[in-house]
Amino acid sequence: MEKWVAEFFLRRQQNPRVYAPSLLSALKPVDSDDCVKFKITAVLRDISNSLNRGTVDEGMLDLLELLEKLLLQEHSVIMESLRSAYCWTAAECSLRFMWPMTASDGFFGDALERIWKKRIGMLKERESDLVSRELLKWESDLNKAFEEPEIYKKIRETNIRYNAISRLTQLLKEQWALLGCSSLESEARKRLLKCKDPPSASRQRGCYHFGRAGDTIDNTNEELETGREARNGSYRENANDVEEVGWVENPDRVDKVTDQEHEHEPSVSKGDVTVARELKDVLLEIQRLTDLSTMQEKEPGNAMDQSANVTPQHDGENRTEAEDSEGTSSSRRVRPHLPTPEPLNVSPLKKVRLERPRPRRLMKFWTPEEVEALREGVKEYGKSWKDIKNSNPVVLADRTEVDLKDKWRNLFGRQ
DNA sequence: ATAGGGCTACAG
DNA sequence: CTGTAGCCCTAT
Repeated sequence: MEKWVAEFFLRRQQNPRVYAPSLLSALKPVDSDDCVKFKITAVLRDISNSLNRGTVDEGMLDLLELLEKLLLQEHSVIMESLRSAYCWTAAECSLRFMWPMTASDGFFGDALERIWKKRIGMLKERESDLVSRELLKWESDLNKAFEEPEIYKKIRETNIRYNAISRLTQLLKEQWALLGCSSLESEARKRLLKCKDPPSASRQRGCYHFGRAGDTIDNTNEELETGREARNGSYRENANDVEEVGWVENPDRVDKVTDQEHEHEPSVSKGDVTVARELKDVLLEIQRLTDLSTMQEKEPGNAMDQSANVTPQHDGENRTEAEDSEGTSSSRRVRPHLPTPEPLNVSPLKKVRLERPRPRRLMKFWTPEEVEALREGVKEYGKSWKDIKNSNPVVLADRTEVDLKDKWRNLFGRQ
């Protein structure tokens, strides 16, 4: 149970203060297969924390490698997003040591040795899936940079950090989505579904992906209330959906569920209803407490109300609806009331027109090397200019994606 | 993100 | 002057 609660917290986006490694070691004795998903959750939370702090360092590489191992234990495929994130994180870690103008100062050489020779060398040894073509390309580019000041300078000016961060963000998004909702939530849902046949619309809402625990709890709540005037039917089908989504830990409970399924009997046991209700209450309590604590952390007063009260000078007719809706549905979920935007007295279109156009970039003719890189890129990726640039960011450092497109057009006519 | 029209600096 | 490579803007 404590693991469930821990997992529930780890998946909440609003609770970034958890330190996953210590949590993992505290729960070490429990080391069944079920534990893998929990560990993945913890690692994802750590990656997320690190990203929130803006740190993309070698610790991040450790986490990504750990994530790969866990995914392998779980027999999942290693997705492109993980490889790409690893690759750009490794590049960013090397870039951190390129702050001197030249490669000669030792930091960069050390970084190459530590990250690419040792760390990635070990990945190669165990034939890890993290070793991608993209990664090998970076390895050769960085090694070249160590020898040639020109390439060093170009890489130094590339915005690798942005790429790394966006890839890590994408990775997190995918992985959270894969995990689905937490055990606590799916267990609660399963029990509720056993009580009632939910309205058909709930099929789409069967699984709530990453994070928004608030919504999940609210909806769980609604189903308890609305589903009370019962309806019989395809409960089995829905129960199966949930089975796939959640990961189940307690063997006793699993048995109970499957037993009942075999009986094809949507009967409601009284015990289950009370357990479901208790579970709901506990979830709501946790929700309330965490919301309170996060609110207090942010601002002592209620920021929403204040901003709603600050009305623009030319007030006049509008804005009575805010109070109306407040009065009629006091029992519903409280939503923030944002003030209606103040009309601009200057059209934004005009403003753009008046702004000084930024100066044209200096014209620079394409070098044969760049053209060759473009040709290779098109051969490999087709007309995905973005991928082409990413595949050879060093040679194509001075060219935007649009430039690539334009050059290709110049090479083969405008049609 | 990409395609396509249009502009501008430059070579001849 | 004209043609074109490179660059910019905007619609999709």
